[in-house]
Amino acid sequence: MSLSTRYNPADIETRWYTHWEERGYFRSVPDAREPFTIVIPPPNVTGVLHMGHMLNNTIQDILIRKARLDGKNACWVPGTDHASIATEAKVVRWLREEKQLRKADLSRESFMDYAYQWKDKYGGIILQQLRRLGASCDWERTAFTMDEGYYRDVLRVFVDLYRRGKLYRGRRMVNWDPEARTVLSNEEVLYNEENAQLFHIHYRLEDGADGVVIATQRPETIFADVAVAVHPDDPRYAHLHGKRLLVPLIDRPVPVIFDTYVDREFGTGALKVTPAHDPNDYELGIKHGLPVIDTIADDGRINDACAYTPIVGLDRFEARKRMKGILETSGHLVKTEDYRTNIGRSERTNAVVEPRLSLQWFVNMSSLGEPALRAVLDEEVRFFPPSFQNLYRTWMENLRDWCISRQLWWGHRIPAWYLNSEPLHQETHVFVATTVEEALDIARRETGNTALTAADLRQDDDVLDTWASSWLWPISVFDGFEKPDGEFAYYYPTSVLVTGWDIIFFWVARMIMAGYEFKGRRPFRDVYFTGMVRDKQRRKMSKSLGNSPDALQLIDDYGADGVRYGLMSSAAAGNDILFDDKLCENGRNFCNKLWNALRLVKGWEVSDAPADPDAARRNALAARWLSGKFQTVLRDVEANFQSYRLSEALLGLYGFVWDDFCAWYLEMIKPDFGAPIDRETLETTLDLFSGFMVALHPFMPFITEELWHQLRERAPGDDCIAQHYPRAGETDNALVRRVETAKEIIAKVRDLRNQHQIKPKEALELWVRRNDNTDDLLREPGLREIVRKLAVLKSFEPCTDEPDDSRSFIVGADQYHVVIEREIDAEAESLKLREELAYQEGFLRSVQAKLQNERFVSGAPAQVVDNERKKERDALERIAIIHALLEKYANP
RNA sequence: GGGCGCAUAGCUCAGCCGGUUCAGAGCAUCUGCCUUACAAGCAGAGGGUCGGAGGUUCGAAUCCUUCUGCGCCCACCA
Repeated sequence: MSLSTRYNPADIETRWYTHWEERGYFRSVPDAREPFTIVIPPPNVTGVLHMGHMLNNTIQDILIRKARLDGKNACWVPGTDHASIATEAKVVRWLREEKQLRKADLSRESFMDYAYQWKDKYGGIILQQLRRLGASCDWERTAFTMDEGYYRDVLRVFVDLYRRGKLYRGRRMVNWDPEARTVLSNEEVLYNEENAQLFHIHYRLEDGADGVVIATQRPETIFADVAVAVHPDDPRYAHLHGKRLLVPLIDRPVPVIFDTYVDREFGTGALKVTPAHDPNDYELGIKHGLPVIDTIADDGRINDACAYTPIVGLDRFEARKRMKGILETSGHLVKTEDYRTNIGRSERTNAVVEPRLSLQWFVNMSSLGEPALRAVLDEEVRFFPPSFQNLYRTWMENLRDWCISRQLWWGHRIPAWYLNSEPLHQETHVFVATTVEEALDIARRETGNTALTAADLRQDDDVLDTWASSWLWPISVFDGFEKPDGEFAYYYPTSVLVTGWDIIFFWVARMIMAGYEFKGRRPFRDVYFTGMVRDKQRRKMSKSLGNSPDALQLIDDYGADGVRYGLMSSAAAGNDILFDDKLCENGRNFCNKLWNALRLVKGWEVSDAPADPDAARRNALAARWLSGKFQTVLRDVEANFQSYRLSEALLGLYGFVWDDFCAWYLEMIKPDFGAPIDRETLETTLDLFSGFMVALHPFMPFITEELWHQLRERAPGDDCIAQHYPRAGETDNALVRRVETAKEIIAKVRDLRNQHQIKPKEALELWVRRNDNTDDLLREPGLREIVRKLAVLKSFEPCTDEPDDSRSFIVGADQYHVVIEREIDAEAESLKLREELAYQEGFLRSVQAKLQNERFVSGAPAQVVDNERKKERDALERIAIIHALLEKYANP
């Protein structure tokens, strides 16, 4: 035998991937077939393959390959996301570490040059890596969110929203990342409970009298205070009406204001109001007409507006530390207490987010949310699992305006222009258009100054939030804005989106909004949410924790099919998966099992002479049984695909191939050692085997393609990837049941061998005493031969009396006897029988209790009642048999 | 503070519009096998009163109530 006993995936996988690509199987162009479309969740252009990608893309590939085998025009669009802030952070670090350059010292143009250099060098590695996994993307469609056409679409949408009044520029309290020096959306801020200190600080009254003690976390911001707030009904502070307090150290007077917003229970019941540095204070400030003093710069340092010079220029945390000492010395600090509070940090830089008043661009979400919410509630867009509807709904019902500007360079520069003559960062004239020429026209019209030239305008410095481009992904990759009647009309809406539930708000919700807002239609029919991949301690796998295995190493170790199996075998939709190499090991072992099944069937001598009648009957029955089981499995597979229960589908096929095919069928038809197999049986087996390969192909594409070709000589183009998925036919259930009974008999005989330490090769006699009510198994041609072969029997015949020296077992309601010429331990046998009797009697009682219940007999469906009657008959029969056997042991 | 979800074998989970194949799968464990496809394997076996309590029903892992213990999302009281 020339084939190795181990399956070696390495060379096979690259060979077949190249073959598929060369033959153009991944390519899709519109034709008469029904389309099946998936757009990849575009990974960060500078990303590398991690476990989450592997899971996600394996699922997409399974769905795409299944659709392709089902005869659909399967189109999987790959691509990458420019990932504005994440990529810019990487580029900045790279410049600092490799080129000793600081972003601040570079012009926008040269920074972008470097960024593109970086992108050309490291970008798209992940797309290469996806090939190793077997991803059957249409690579000719590879898209990038900053491609020329995509860029154009993003600007077009910006202008469109602006003109329709759904986009505005405004000064708002925003989340500021002082490290990246950009605004963040609410979704980019992650809150976690952390240790903090509450400072109790004494504010004197203007007239020198004892004032109040306020509690604050941020003593460094007291110089931005513009008021102190108390509850109007708080008797402790009633005397403060009309009074002013002095900000410590600088003695600037601030009014006392009264507002029910203040919680009397918290701290001292008195609150310093700092509108520039706290969103709630900002609201209070507006309500009470207070001024704003902004003492923190965009980098998180105390700025010149702070009237207390000793802390100017310090970082806010350094300033806080300093303030503690200063206030202690000055006698203003009453006490500090430790407490736990939620601190918001930037998702990307982990910097503590600074609430900051800033002029930004916002999308008004009120009209976008409505249709997108309804689509999901009405299941026009279906979620798998559906429970994510809840999460989606709570978010969509509480939409707030979306801040889409970012103070970054890497991204889509905002298509808005301002007059050079007007100050920066002020709410001035703005001209929104996709090109500067157009903006100039608008500027001339609106200002009435026809002498304006492009030189009088300057473009907005900011770029757009990454998600303000990726929300157009399903539309833009098919050029749906430029050519709505082209490919877009064929491929859109896409069939299914496969993504992690962690970006349901960032991306999924916004794509649905964009779909309805710009195209009036859903972007996808279904959304399959994957879980997070976690380690055994349930921690999310991440690079920073270092708990994520190297994806490519995993493929090297277990083969792509092995890894795919490992991920899929425990990945129900929406459920997190606890990843363990063991899972991949199972997958690798399964590959090896398939490989060895191939070695077996390819190793037989073939005979053109017909098989002897016993073998012919046996093999024919085996094939009918196996193919019946296969039909059942296929029906389950179809149902599971319909509801995206992919792991169930895979496990069903796995069990079928391993147990039914390898453990039972191949053993049934396996010729005696050295003997040839008849051609008919072999051909049937090769056909069945080939069919399983097609059925398994979506899950394990490489090995199935390899075996498909090893099983038979195939004409060029006759590849597994391009077959028709087997359609489930009828199953002969009665026949399948008989063979299942035969398997039970075989297992019982094997058990007796185990118990009595009888060598596997020692042939035994088996006798059956049938109950009149039961199915006559021996009537089924071939069944007796199957039992004789697998149980290794000399004979298998009916009898009326029990033979000597026999051990007995019961299957159904029939009694079986195996002749074993060894001394019987009557005591032990009796004990076992009495245990069995007790169980059967208990079972009988429960069945009879039901049958004697009038309401059960009249209330339950006839089928259920009949079944209980059958159970009762069988139990009575079994009990009778056990009694007879006990009798025998008692009176030998 | 508001909301959602989960609890089934030692571990990870499936089953959950009630009744046949309802107590399952994989891994782990135990026993025996290097049996000429495969030790990455083969043949067997043990293991759970389906978190607790109550209710609905002829019948509950499955539906309802409640308790307990976890997890997550949203909000953000200085």
